[in-house]
Formats: sequence, C-alpha cells, structure tokens
Amino acid sequence: MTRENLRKAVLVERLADHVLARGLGGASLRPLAAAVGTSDRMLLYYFPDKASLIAAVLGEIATRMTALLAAHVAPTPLPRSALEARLLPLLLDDVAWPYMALWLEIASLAARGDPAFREVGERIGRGFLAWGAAQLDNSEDAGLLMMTIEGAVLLKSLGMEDVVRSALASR
Amino acid sequence: MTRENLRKAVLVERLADHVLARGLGGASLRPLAAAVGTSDRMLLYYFPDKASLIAAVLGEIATRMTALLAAHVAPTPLPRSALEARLLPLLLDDVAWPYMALWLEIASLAARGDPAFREVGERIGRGFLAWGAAQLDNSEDAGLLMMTIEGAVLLKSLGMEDVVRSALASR
DNA sequence: CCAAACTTGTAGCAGTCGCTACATTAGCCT
DNA sequence: AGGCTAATGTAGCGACTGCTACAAGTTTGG
Repeated sequence: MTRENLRKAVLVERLADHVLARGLGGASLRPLAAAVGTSDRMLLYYFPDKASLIAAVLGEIATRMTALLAAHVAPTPLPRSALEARLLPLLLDDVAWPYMALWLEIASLAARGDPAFREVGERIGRGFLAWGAAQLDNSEDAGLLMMTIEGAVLLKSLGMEDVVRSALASR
Repeated sequence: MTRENLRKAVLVERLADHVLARGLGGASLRPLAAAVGTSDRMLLYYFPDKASLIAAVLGEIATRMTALLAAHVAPTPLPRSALEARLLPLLLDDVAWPYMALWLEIASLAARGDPAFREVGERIGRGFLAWGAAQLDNSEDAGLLMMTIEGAVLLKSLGMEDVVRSALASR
C-alpha cells in the first residue's frame, strides 16, 4: 500500500523533471521510461494509461510551481507595477522558464480543444490569479497583471524578450 | 512553370485552411493530403519535404492574417487603450481565433527550442509590433499593447475569457 | 506520331506510438 | 520450505510517422 504509493511518488518526481526538461511533446512512454530508468511496461503498471500518468505529473509540477511562488510572496500588498517588476524577472529567468514553456504547451493544447489540458490549465490559471489578487493592493488588478505576464512569456518564447524589457522601461 | 506554381498555390491555400482548422499537431502528411483531395505522395512531389510544406503554409497564413489586420487599420493613430479595445474583440472572435490558436502553437514549439518555428514566430511577431506602432499615437506603447493582447489570447485558450473582460472593464 | 517530360499510383521501409498477453522472477507470510 | 502475490522482462500488435523506389499513366513539343 504505502510502499507502492511511495515508489509511485518517486516515479512521478522523476517524470516531472523530464517533462519540465523536454515538454509534453517529448513525453512518449518509452523515452519517459528511459529517462527515469525503467520501462514503458512499468509505467503502465503503475498508471492505468498515459493520460493518468500525465495528469499525475502535471499535478506534481503545479505543486512545485506553487511552492516557487509561495517563496516569493511580498511581505505587504503591492501596486500592480511593483508586483510586475518583481515577478517578471523571476518568471522569465532560467529557473522558472521550464514551467513557463510547459505552460505555453498546455495553453496551446487547450486552444486546440483538448478538454483535459483545458481543465488543468484553467485550474492552474485561476490559482495564479487568486495568488496575484492576494499580493496586490488592488485585487481587481490581478487580471491585468496576469495578462501582462502571460504576454511577456509568449514574447520571450519567440526571442522577443527585448520588447518586454523596453515596454516595461517605457511604462 | 507558371502552371506548376499555380497549382502549388492552390494546394497551399487548401492546406492553410486545414492547418488553421486542425493545427500543426494534426498536420501529418496523410491527413493533410486527404483533406485537400490528394495523396501524401503528391505533397512530397510539390515540396521537397514536410518542413518546406509547412513553411509555405505558414507563409500563406501570415499573409491572410496581415490582410485581416490591414482591413482594420484605424483612420487616425489611437491611444493604446482605444486600440486595445478595438483589437481584442477582433482577435478573440471566432473569425480570428484559428489564427490565434495556431499562434499559440507556434509559440509553444518555439519555446521548446525549434529553430524554424522560433524564426517564423519572431518574424510575424515583429511584423505585428510594427503594425501596432503605426496605429498608436505613442509608438512606444506597441510593446505593452502586444503583451496585453498575447496575454488575453493565452487566457482565452484556457477558458478564462471572463478574466480578460473584467480586467479591461476595471482599467 | 512518337518520344521526352511531367504527373500520379502502388507498395513498402524503418521508425515510433500506446498498449497488452504471456511468462518469469523476486519477495513476503505461514 | 512452499506457496501466494507483487514486480518485471520479452515480444508483439495494429496504427501511424516521414519518406522513397519503381512503375505506370498523361500531357506536351518537335
């Protein structure tokens, strides 16, 4: 019971590392298994199918991202521009970038109509929105904050980080 | 010569329809060929390989998007918030949404490091930036405009269009 | 009218995908 | 020690991927 759950948890952690590094596009069973030192056969021993495995991995990754954000709460509510200035370097940095790249991938799959990714994406998105509202002096600004940040992420993915920097400088 | 180029152009138009409808993820040679009434064999007769085909299709789609934007130029430069209010309903509407979904897919692939998509994405992105700068009373605002719009697109893909609406209402 | 060039079909290769049937090993309980 | 269960390996299925060799058909130009 606990034994199996424990090993499954370890498995999910390692799988999360690989998904963060390679993305969902590289998350086929055999490469995934090789990366964590097992076989596709074993992955489907622990999980009923690939969709369940991915769901578990995305859950783990969401937990990590939440922790990463929690470590950066401001001691006191901030105005939007100040929180933006605090958050953007963090999220566009190499440490958080794998999460953002995966975030884009989820959004893309959701846009294509995949209901599983739409659901997990919306859950994470609304979680972030609530987190932002709690950090802001005016919680109504959370939507605008999020739009700006997501826009910055998309621009960086295209090698247009310079646009983000100069836009913020001119604000 | 011209004969071949003409048929190739017709082919690319139909392929563009299909890519807009199904995305790059559904753009395998055989489904693509079936959708335009030919065979995978013929696609690789007109194009040296799949990458060239996709490049041509993305070119066609970029042209269409440019035309769509050109049809909506304001007669006179606008402040950023006014242009945003004009542009967002257009881009989040069903007519333009296939383009936006594809845009997200390109950004996602670019974020994963694919150099071809990074390049085409950046070209289109900088094109849009220039277009926006020309529509704005303060051209320096183009970056912020673009960030907001891209953020709105990403949120809509996750079913969070309500956040976009209320954010803009509170601005 | 015939040959050369353009166009298309058929068939298949080698690889990957998610998933499964079957068999075997390893470990624990009495 | 023996038997039961949990864990793992091997092998493969059928579908799909991009791509190609080969052959046949069709159009065109001299």
